[in-house]
Amino acid sequence: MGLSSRSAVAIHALTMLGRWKERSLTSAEIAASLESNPVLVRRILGSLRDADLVLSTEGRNGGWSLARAPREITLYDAFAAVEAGPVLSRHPHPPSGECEVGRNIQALLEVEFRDAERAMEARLGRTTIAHLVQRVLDIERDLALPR
Amino acid sequence: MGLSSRSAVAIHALTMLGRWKERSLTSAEIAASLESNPVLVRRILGSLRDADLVLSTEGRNGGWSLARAPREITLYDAFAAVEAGPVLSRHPHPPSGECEVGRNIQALLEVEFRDAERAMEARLGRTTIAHLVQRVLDIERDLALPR
DNA sequence: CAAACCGCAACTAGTTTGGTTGCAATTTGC
DNA sequence: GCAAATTGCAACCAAACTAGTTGCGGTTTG
Repeated sequence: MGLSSRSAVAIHALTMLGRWKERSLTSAEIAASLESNPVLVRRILGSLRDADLVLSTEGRNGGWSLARAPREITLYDAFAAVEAGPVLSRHPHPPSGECEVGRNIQALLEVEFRDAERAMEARLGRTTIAHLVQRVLDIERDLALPR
Repeated sequence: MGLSSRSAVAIHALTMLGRWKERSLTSAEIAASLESNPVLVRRILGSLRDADLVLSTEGRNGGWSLARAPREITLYDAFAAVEAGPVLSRHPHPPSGECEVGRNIQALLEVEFRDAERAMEARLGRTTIAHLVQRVLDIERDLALPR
């Protein structure tokens, strides 16, 4: 698995905050759902707060909530907030300028890789937290039906 | 930078093999262009050979060449040959089944992430080694012009 | 004032990455 | 037939990154 799982954790947390947006959730509650650890969750929520996607309040009864409506937060927003650097990594160091291919390939590859990354990001940008919350509610409702 | 730079190295090597497809290149020649190391290059070319993109011959005058025409090899082919596993990584371990979000998010996220990865791969699949070789030749020709 | 929170730094174990070393096997020119 | 030029492959290595943990200080509130 390529990148870190921070995006998955961030989207999971945002979906919880969207699902229970009438109250605030603690990092411990979110960590319980992730079978993880409150500190880890706070690290990621911290990045989301830096990106103005969530708000935190300190002290007793503190916790986390969405900074905007769930339909105004896309999976790309979450991804961009927690994942640093390009997805496809470039040459470890610049190639040789002596070689006809070496001295041109970096710029050519940059265009291709950036376009490919943008295609992925565009797809992530088409789904919002509201979509995921709705799908969770739909599945849970169907399960609750008698038959 | 997220993934490894193996894709960049693989595409660089394939472009060299396409540029000089009348002869075979040694791992040392390719390593020189990458300012890297023949063993590292052979490791990556080995994966490309496993994917039937290149051929190697042993012994004196041995080396590497393309197994198909440059226009029949896409950047996605190179990417798929050397990069293992998904680009966007999933939950580090399954979330809690106790939580309404936890027990549904994995499947929902899987769909989103797979679609996003496919969008990226589709974009990589639209450029071939022949395209890159042609662009290298075009740039070099322009540079050679008097004015 | 104590309990329930967040914030943050330091630390750990495990994995991955890019790179290196050493050596065996293969082919070929002389 | 032998030496040189190659690939093939395993064993390392240091640095970086990942997920997770511990410890502690600061803030809010019942």
